[in-house]
Amino acid sequence: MKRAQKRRHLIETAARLFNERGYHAVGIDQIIAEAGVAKTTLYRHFPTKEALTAEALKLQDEEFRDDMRAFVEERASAPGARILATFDYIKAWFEDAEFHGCPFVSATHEHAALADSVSAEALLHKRLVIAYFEELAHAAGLPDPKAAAREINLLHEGAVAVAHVLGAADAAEDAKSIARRILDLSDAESG
Amino acid sequence: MKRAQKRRHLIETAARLFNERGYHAVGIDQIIAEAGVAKTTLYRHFPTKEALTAEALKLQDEEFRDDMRAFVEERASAPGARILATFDYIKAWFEDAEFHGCPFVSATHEHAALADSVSAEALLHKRLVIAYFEELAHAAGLPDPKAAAREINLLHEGAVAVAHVLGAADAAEDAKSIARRILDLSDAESG
DNA sequence: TAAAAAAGATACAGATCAGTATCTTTTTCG
DNA sequence: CGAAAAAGATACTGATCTGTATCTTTTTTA
Repeated sequence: MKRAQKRRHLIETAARLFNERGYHAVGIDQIIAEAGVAKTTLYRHFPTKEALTAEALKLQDEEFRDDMRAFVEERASAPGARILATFDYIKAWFEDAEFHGCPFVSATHEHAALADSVSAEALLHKRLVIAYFEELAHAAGLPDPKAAAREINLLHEGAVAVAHVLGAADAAEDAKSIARRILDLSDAESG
Repeated sequence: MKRAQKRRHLIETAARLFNERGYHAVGIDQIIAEAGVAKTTLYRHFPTKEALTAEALKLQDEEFRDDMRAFVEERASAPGARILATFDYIKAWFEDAEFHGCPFVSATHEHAALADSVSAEALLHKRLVIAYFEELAHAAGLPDPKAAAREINLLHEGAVAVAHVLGAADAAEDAKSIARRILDLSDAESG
């Protein structure tokens, strides 16, 4: 395994453990044991646990947004339908066995310090997701794309929290149903 | 300070610290130092940290629901207006300096084990809150009170997450605006 | 006031925490 | 092949973790 691969493997292992058990509940020793790597190696790649945590969030940010975009573009071509398809994306996420709520909300909870790199990464992720929604809302010709993006995001966040705490994957459908009613998506698909 | 008071003081102190810094990030030593209590005393009241954590959630569940109910009944008398008033309640919560997101969502994140008492307390809280919304929806004569309660809850959860991660207290107003549009609250106040 | 309960103080156990130091082995790549 | 980089193994530091044990002091209450 090359250096870049080892680094990525460490980030992916850390991300998975953090999501499964929480950030403070997972120790460096558990991460290296699970990744099959020496402690020296981890600390040659990342100066601190916080840095590794921030990298784990950064990777998940990129993957989440890329995956959602690909999913949406594959499923729908009409701009309005694409907005609704974002709810199908999170529904599939909820039904995955690896779903443990939003890693970015979780990270913000556990890293309350105002200026740390972890909360900063979470904040950036949310802004980028909202920017994507705004892009979709603009393409759909909605009168106020910024407001629509905020509303779509609020519905996503609500669905994620409900799915996580109550274990109700159909929260995605509730959110989609609300989105259909509040946004004028007359050209959108029904599904 | 009598025994019952000391017990309550410990629960309140623990709850505050957990909300400020997270459950695993706060140690027993910090709790007793902040509460001004000996370790022996804490462990005479609670067998484990998990038991104390569950008690902290239980107290916050009761306080949250009692406070919301009192706030709503004071602010509005018309059933539809009372539904909208719940969003004013969380808005006031968001603007409080002590707001650090939803303690129950946070607890679920940090206590991923399926059968622990902490996640159970969080789940119970959410069900009780939804039951209250259903009560309001029923009183407002909404056609499907169960569905309406789920939707109100989803909007609440979304607003909380947005307010927490983005620091945007106006998320409550966005959620209220959506609620007004999707629920037929023709007799409700405008504010 | 006297017995009983509660609380305080304090030291401790055994595990785990993040992070470092030292040294050997493996891998990469010119 | 041979030099350089990376990774492994391992022991360590000093702090912190939850929880217990022991003993003294305070408070409650009958």
